[in-house]
Amino acid sequence: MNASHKPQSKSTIYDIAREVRASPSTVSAALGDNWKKRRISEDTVERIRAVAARQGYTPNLQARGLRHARSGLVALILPHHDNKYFSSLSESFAREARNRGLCPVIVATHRDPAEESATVRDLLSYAIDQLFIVAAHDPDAISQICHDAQLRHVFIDHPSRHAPSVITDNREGARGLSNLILASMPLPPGTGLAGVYFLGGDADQFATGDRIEGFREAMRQSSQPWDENQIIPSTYDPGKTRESLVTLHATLGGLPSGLLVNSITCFEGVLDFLGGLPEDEINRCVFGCYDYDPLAALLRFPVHMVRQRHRALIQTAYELLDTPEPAKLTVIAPEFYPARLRSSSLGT
Amino acid sequence: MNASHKPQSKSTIYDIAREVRASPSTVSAALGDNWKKRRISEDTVERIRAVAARQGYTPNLQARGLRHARSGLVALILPHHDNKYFSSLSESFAREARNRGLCPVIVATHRDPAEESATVRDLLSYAIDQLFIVAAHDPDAISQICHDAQLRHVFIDHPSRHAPSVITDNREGARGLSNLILASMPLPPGTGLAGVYFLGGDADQFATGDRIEGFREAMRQSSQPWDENQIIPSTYDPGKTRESLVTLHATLGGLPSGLLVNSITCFEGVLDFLGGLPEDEINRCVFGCYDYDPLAALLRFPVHMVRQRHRALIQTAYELLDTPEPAKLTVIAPEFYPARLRSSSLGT
DNA sequence: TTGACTTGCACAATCGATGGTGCTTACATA
DNA sequence: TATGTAAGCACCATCGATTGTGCAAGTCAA
Repeated sequence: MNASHKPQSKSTIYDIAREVRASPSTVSAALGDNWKKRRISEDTVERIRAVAARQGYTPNLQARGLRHARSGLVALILPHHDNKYFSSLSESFAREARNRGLCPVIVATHRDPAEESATVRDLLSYAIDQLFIVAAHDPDAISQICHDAQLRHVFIDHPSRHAPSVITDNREGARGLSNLILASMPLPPGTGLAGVYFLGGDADQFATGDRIEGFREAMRQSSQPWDENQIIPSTYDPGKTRESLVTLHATLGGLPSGLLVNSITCFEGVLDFLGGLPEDEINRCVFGCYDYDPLAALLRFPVHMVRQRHRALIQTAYELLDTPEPAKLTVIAPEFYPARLRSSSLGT
Repeated sequence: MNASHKPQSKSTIYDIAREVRASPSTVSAALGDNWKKRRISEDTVERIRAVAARQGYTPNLQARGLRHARSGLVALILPHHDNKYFSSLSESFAREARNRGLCPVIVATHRDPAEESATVRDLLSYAIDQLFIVAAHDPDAISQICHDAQLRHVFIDHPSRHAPSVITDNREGARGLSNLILASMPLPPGTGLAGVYFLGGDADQFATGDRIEGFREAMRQSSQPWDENQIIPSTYDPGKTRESLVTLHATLGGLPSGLLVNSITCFEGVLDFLGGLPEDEINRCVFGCYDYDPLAALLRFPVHMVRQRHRALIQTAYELLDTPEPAKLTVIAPEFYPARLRSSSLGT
């Protein structure tokens, strides 16, 4: 790159046109790939391209977007960035966007419904081409906005009846996770301190609802005594989750025999509390975490995990947008990561 | 929102103008906040705003951006999304952007220099207003591009001589972390299996260079014997890091007495290998990780950590852009998270 | 009644890229 | 020479919002 030219703000097709003594439309055509149809001579095309390269020309995508009513932007709306599951979704989303020559815009809305719909409107204003919404609060409202603006969109985690959606099979995920917990509880049924508990998440939220359902099924099928009070959806906040666990611990006089923690975020709160407990007490409880984190696989105590296939979710979402099938719901099975049990790594 | 109107693509000031029987320029002024200067009557303003609200009008930001040569977009370029440190930066970056009424665009370039500069050009084409670059490969080249386009930008983690930059005090961070490791090594100096090792990261990269320097200082000041071969920057890839550790383990016939793992990403690779080792062997090695992850605080073995203050880094970066001081370098001290030692949580 | 202002708005140009519609040449054919 | 036809390009409107400027109607004082 010859970087020693004048610091003119940014070169346009008009600058190039002036230098080559051609019209802006000719320049535009020459830089695109339809110059044959416009019968621009190959010679002219090459002169124009040379000058464009020398000037370091890049098209003004706002102008192009204005003309085409498109922008080349695809957006992903999700609750948070700093969460392993969501950031994995981001990573996959961005990779695929760039494969398709699109520019990914990822916005976190902090589980705030107002921020969520404001963001949708904002993104609409930028004329984004496609919208992916993860764990929407009110999918139908968003669908309405998008339909009015004729914006192609797809939901992940929380489906909409009015648009294509992809979700993990949360019910099966939670059921399988619950069964993993039940299967590795050291004490015979009924002997445990206080059964298995479901902790964390937002009961109003779609995914959590399904997971609770899966938990219920597993509990019903097990020989464990249980009741609805063992379900404690304390929100997704680590602090709140910690408090719930503190309360539970005080009430029971110890940890329950099993604990299914809904989301890695809540799990952080749980860990924080566990840090203050004696090792042997922790070891009497079997843990499960909905969502996967590689670090969790080597904690001081075994943790069963479920991993949502972020890659598959994103791929499927893109494909649903490619083929204009309306309002189709795709369900993707999660993967299970049973804990390496303590005994197996004590080796010999 | 009255959602039952015709699905016209998107309302513009022209649509509003037609309905209110006013000119587009009047509508534009009325919707902005300079209608007083343009002497639009308050009555007219209110009529226009009412209609705008009813039509669900949102401004076309591409058109506005085209006119203003600005877009309202601020961009953050970083290596990856799915890394606790980077995603925390994202989170802080996005929050502050929205506080300022800007739309955050976050792009991962996977530590690929070509993708990095291509992305910068891409973003330039979208007329972004400000650019934040994390862990740039070639900051000076990026600065050049940005200067030519008169784009305000700031570097994080890897400074540029030609633009404002914010970094963590990596040398001190690594020195302190090394000292934490040295201080908690159970065996007297020289008795350990093979001293303390530095593993992971990219030696060509600025942050890693500084961290290695800090490691060297700590080692020199300690009574531990050591040499340069104890520094093994294997890249940031978990797989590669694992391989390096496998080799080291084979060469030494066991783990070293101390291991400073450079980045949480590499730490994943280390964990994967450790998972197959007997517990007592792991316990003979003291671990440190550059970067913090809440989960790492409760692993089966103690891990000292250093946390970069992502919030402060981002805040400072924004402030550096606010006040046009050129090429100022700000250094921010990291926080130390010494491991809760094993004994302390065995409690009584 | 007339000039001097003010009020309240409309007109038109502009940002950069694009694509439809011409308008010149050159060359060929009758 | 007149006519046809292609090649090679220029001109102009357009996307939607913004802003400098102009212009009519109303108000006021002399």
